[in-house]
Amino acid sequence: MPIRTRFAPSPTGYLHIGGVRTALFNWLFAKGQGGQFILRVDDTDQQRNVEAALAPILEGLRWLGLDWDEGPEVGGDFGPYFQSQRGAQYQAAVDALLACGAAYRDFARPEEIQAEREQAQEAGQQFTYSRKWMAADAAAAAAFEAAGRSGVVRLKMPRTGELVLQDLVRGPVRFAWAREQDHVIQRADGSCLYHLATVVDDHAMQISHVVRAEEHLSNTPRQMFIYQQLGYPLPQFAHLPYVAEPGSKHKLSKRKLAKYLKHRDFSRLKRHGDNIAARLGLSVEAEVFNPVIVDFYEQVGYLPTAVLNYLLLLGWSLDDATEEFTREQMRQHFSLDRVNKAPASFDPQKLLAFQERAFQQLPVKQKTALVLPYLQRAGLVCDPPPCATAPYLSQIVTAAGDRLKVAGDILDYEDFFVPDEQLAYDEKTLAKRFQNAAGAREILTDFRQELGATTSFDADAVEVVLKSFVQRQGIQMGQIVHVLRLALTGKAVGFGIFETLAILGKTRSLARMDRLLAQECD
RNA sequence: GGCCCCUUCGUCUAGCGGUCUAGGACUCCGGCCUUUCACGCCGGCAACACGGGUUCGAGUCCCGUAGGGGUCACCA
Repeated sequence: MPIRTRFAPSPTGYLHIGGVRTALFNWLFAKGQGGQFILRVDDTDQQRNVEAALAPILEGLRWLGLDWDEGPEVGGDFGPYFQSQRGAQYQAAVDALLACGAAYRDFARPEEIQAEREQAQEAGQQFTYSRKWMAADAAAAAAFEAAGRSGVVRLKMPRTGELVLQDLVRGPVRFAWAREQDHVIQRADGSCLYHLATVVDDHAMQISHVVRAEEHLSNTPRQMFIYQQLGYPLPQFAHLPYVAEPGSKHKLSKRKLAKYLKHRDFSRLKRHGDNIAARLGLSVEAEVFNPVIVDFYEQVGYLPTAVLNYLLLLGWSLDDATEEFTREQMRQHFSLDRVNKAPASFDPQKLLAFQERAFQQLPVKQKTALVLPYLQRAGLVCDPPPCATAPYLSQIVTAAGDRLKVAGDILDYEDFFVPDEQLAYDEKTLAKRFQNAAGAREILTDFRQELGATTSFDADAVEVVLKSFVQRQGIQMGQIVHVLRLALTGKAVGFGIFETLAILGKTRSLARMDRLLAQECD
């Protein structure tokens, strides 16, 4: 039998990082064995706007390269892939369940059920529905309806015995049937609920392995009951531990961003992103720009493989040493039996470490291509870029070296793209290295003269000039380097000073030095 | 609270009875390199939740305890 897995998000408007991990494991498991990965939209409860709420999810998966063999936009032989369009199949399943006595029509009002529940709780007992409003046959149903009641369909769960679920991650898990409730599978208006829909669809789509988050573990018995009663063969189940918050074991949640920001590493991650977003004019609000949402990483300029590589190791490992995986290696080595049982905390620092390593390994040409859109979106480079941009940018990327950790980091070097007369100075640096630095003005003035007479202006040449200048003046390197960097970039930190001069070229370097020298000193 | 799951350095993890004075990675702390920053290099701190068994021998098996988490919907 072919391996078929699925990822079945409900259209919530964003792709949660934990959801990505679930999708990744499903994708790897199927692809590693030549199987298929199916994307299905669980929108039984969603009303309007499914398309808008689904778009970010599809985009996120595409960005990560988690392509689906069947599902929205690609079709397939087992569609439709939206639960909202599969009502007829659910109805047929409800009818079958009703016919075989595995389900019944129930006419209790919600408050009546609630009352029973509270009563049980007060008595310190487990709640088990009395089935008082269960319609035993059509006549009984008609009588309830005549009394103005409307009916739902409930599962008629067994009340004795035990069930053993053979979970691929957890091993055997035992449940007592008596603990299970008569869950509603169809509402009075005919719409069906998740537990029924997911079983019907997983069967119809021939899903062989249901790989999903641990929060579904306790749902599994009632789903297995439906499988059994409908005569469907059982798929294999694998319940993954969820992705936990940084520094705790709670489930990572988009809503708790404020809390996470108290965590040092997490707030660093967010600030790093915010700096980039701010320069792009993007909103940094939690609803749309949130490290719990995968879109955050795309916006900031992470590499999909780095994100995937990090997520792969969150709850799974190959051995005691291997950390770096190409996409192909992931597919080759992934296995469900090496998935951990305990939840794993999301660690922003480690994610960044994977990103750094991956980005470092990229050739300059590729980095340049990744970085360019950021400059364009920030309005620093035209679109399409002028011919001179490519070699210029390539010089900058080379000089930046490992300082570029994500593509958006290029915006730290925007000073190379602003007109000389608009260069902004960092205030503290201006005061420290120029206004309050004894002799700085004179040294810079002298060096400006020297540089003005230089013909060759590559990094090696200016290095020779500067070093001989320092020697002849009898000064320290530090006395010229800092004020010079301030003049050229407006900042205290940046590339090597020789590269900086070479990149800017003679004309612009001199112009920038003149501009600083024209500043008032007080 | 009931049910279910989980428990090795701060974090991710290796470990499937002796090779564990517990290994790797990230972070952190020192140091080196150096014109700043970043990178890089060298070194360091740091863990088997606890208590009972089983066994010649337990991080590894069993049972308890504690702690953590998930779930208890006409959400998915």
